[in-house]
Amino acid sequence: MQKLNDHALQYIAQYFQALAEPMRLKILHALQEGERNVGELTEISGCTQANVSKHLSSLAKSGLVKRESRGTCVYYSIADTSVYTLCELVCNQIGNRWAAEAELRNVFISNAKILHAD
Amino acid sequence: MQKLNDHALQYIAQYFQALAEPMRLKILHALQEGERNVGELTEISGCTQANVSKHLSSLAKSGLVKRESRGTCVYYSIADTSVYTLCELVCNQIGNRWAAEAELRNVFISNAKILHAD
DNA sequence: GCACTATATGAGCATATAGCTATATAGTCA
DNA sequence: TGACTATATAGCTATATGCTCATATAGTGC
Repeated sequence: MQKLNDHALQYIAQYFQALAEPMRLKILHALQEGERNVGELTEISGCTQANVSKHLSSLAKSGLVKRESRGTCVYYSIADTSVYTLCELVCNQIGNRWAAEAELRNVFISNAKILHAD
Repeated sequence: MQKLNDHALQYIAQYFQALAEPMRLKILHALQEGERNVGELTEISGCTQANVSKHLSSLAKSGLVKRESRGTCVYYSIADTSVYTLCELVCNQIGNRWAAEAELRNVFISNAKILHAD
């Protein structure tokens, strides 16, 4: 592993920033099933068309999605499938953390019972 | 793959948000070689101690680092090694994108030469 | 050209947060 | 206890950005 300099770190941070919005994740999630146009994504996401369009621009700028206009519609599709690997890793990590917390919770609960039994 | 609901997406986004700052990435990068105390991280990162402390708090809150006070020092270490896998994936992705752009650049440059030769 | 639909963009507002300085808290040692 | 060091936090400013509304742009069919 090479030492990462400040410039490189900026690019990496920018990439993560693109994934740091629930609405953008929702869009990417929807695109996992295949390409969608802006109207479809607007309906799926449940927010305004303007907003979806902006998020799509930023995702495209980050190289995560591809843009293809066909007729009067614009279809977006995933350009970088590693996004899903990233999400999977994060989901696992969050799941593990919650499992650990659940165990801890059980310790408290069983202790509460013991105290109550006294 | 299950359908991710809005609540789940929020958690995932929050996780990525923790990685979306160059300074936090720098800290995590430094911790890859082993635990460090706040003073050491302050020196390595080159920013103020207050700032490092805040970033460490947020990383701990996100479950990415562990905190252990020993005497008057507080040592931080990585709690979630999958962070490095994430960064590796992102680095590859950025590298690929740049490689593609470099190819495209070559197309322009070689065309410019041809035009100049005419 | 004109009406219509689909998408993108600009202005403005509200919020989040990174950074700084100053200060508070906590531990150690005399 | 008091001085000293290490870390955390509070208050503040500046900036970034997500959201909405209104509008601009672009393509299609009459």
